[in-house]
Amino acid sequence: MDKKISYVPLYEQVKKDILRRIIAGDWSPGSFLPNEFALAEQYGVSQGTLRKALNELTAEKYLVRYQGKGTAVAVVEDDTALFPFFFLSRRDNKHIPPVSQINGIARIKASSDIAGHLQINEGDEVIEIKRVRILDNECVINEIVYISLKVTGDIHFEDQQFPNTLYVYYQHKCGIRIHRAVEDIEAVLPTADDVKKLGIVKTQPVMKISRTSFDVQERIVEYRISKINTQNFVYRASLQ
Amino acid sequence: MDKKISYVPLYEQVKKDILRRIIAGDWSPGSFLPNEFALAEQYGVSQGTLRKALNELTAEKYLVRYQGKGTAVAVVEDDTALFPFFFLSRRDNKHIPPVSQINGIARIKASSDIAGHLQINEGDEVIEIKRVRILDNECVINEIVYISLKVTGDIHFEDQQFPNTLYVYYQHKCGIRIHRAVEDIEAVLPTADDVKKLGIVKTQPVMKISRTSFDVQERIVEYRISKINTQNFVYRASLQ
DNA sequence: AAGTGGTCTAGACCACCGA
DNA sequence: CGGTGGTCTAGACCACTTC
Repeated sequence: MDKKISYVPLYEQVKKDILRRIIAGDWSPGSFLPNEFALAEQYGVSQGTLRKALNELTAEKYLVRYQGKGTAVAVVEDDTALFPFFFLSRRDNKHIPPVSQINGIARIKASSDIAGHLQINEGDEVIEIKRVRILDNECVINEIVYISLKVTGDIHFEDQQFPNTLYVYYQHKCGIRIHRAVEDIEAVLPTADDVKKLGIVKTQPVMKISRTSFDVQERIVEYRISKINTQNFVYRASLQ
Repeated sequence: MDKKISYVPLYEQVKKDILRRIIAGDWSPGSFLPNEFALAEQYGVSQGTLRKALNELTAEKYLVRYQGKGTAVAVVEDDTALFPFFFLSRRDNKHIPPVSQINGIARIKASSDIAGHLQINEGDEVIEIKRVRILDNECVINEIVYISLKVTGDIHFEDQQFPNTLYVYYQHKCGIRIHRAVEDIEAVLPTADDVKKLGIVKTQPVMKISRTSFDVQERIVEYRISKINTQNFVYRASLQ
């Protein structure tokens, strides 16, 4: 029954199976895998072949390896850790982590627009979070986040312990790790709400970023729209 | 004379030397390196060690490997090839390559602002190119590019044979390969020139992207400012 | 068929971590 | 100190390209 028509290297097969076990939760985020020799024996391959599989999973951010300690399933630290080449920067280049201020959390039924972005059915329940993000004592981002309860399972936020970084929350409370995202960036005029929250005049352009976030299973976890006042900050991308 | 205090793996040393030779032009873009065994013998290491060096340089876009053929120095195909996760996209997701229309090429002395961005002295000569880029029969980008003659050497563009993609031109005519870039993105009101070139009303916000491009030697080759009409297109970034 | 890069092995030794 | 990942080797064989 050899399938010689399309050859798949051993390390690819091993990699795929280890990824399957990570996604299935056989090893939870932060926990350590068996060592290289033990895993190699499990799969019946040499240490070198297993090593190649682990190194590729490490490059893809699924694993973290520590010399002398072992190999662990990667843990998300904050929203920006995933996207190290992309962040808000002050014109003077100082980088300040944002602070959130919640303006409202509600459980609503998805409009057709939101349902389309989250790829769920119209009327399905979602969490809607409205917040502003403050950098250097200035309201810079007016944001609205829609979370797909279909993916996260039931969520009940307590106001006093609301997480500053949602991605960390998903991981710890829902076992969901955001793995990739797509952003659409454009320049628009602010809405009345943007004008109020960001403290700008209504003719001041703002940057609108629509971000769709996917977990390791390629499910859409959240959709967020951020309006950014770029008078004192720029969105900086390092490309290579 | 062993320097045991800071251990440097063999493959790192080999990699660094091969990179030095690529940058020095020992092998020009598109030409093939000696095969793995020949190079391994040159450096006095095993094929596996040399292989690791070549694979890392391939991951960093310096080399391209073809099974059965050999290993070649990477060639830039177009401006966007470097940045596969970042491009203008129509709202209907169709992706159309842009066409350029030149509005002026001049050799000028750098203002203090331009000199600062190119990290040259005020008054140094630069090429200034004004152009608009057309997607799907619509003027979408109004752009001005400053090229550092100090880095590229002398350049004389012939209007009828102006290159559509500047990055390819740098490589073929100046032997300079753009390796990374930094973009600062913000939302602004259009200038009078933007209004005219993009055919928009003066209250329509535009995206302003300021991009600084570096070659493999970390020299700043060009600085460009692009104003984008995002009414029908969005700037899309895929993050992972 | 010859030559290239791609995979895989078995084994040795090194650098790092923590008890 | 033992255990982990990191490096390095020598050699075998496979898959792809070109002639």
